[in-house]
Amino acid sequence: MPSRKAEDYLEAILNIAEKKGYSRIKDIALALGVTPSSVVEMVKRLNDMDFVEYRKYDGVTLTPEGREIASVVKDRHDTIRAFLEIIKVPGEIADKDACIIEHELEAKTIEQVKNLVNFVQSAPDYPQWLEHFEIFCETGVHPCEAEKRKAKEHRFSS
Amino acid sequence: MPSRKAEDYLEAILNIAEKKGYSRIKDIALALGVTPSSVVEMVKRLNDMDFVEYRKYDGVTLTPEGREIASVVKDRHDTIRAFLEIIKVPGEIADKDACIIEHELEAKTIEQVKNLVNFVQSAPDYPQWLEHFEIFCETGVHPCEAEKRKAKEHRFSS
DNA sequence: ATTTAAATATAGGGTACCCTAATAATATTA
DNA sequence: TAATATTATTAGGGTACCCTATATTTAAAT
Repeated sequence: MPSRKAEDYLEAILNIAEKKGYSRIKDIALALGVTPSSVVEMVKRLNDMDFVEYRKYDGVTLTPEGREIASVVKDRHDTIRAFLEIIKVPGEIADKDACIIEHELEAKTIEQVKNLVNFVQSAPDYPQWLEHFEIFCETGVHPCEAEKRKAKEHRFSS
Repeated sequence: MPSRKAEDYLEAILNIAEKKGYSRIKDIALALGVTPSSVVEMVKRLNDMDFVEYRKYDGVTLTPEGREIASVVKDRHDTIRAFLEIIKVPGEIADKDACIIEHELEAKTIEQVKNLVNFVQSAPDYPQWLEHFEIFCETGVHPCEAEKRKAKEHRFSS
């Protein structure tokens, strides 16, 4: 099993390769906010673990196992990000926090988050509860509850 | 700022103290699944950071700052756990995963998760969407969608 | 009160990750 | 092609966290 950090590297390598066709040390360093020397160190470890193939002064490529892990992580990331956006976390924060959450969660947890995301996205129309949720975020009151209260008031005052 | 791990220790110390009135090294070790010597090491660091007061061979107590951090972490933990249970993640997994997620998330993210939890809990009756969500988890089909489809079929067959 | 048991502390070591500074290889461009 | 700039690598060091094995101190039991 690769560590949290190792997963971060694999994911970054995948993302870069998808855009540019290949991954170089400095791109990985930039993506992860670390120095090139740190990247070289980790890439060597990943090479020993057979998650990447690394030849000096030449780029880094994912092995099938490395690619598998990277894409699982990426999928988790996208799922979590989608969920965070559904609950109205601003995009930039959602992305950053997805990076943090995406590691080491149990499969079951991810599955349920994924279920929630799919559930909301497959709702026939914009689901009503989401509308209510937004109102709740702003007012702190559940619209259904508010309506009930109003009805009661009306009863007393008439 | 305390590290992830430091937060774990502070939270554990708070939990133990709430139950037993005081925290001893071995209880912390047991709670976190590490050896007593690791606890001593960390507790010394926490003492230097003024998050706990530690005297050799005597217990460990939280300082006001340490208590503040511990209870913020605990609150986050409870919120995340509640959320995970709402989306039908089994209790034990929910608890374990809450431990992982509870660190380093942006305030906004936690706020929105908290909003979601409060929203669901303050719904006047057991909210319908949750019922629908459960059906979706089992069948992969949104009940509203299924109903629509049935109606259409009916139209054609009659 | 002494012995034994339990808890705690220290010493010493290991891994994962990160850094800076110095060197080596590759690309660029004059 | 030689000089320069870019990129990559190595060397050396640091911190956080964990461990085992060995003291040391406190608590319990005889």
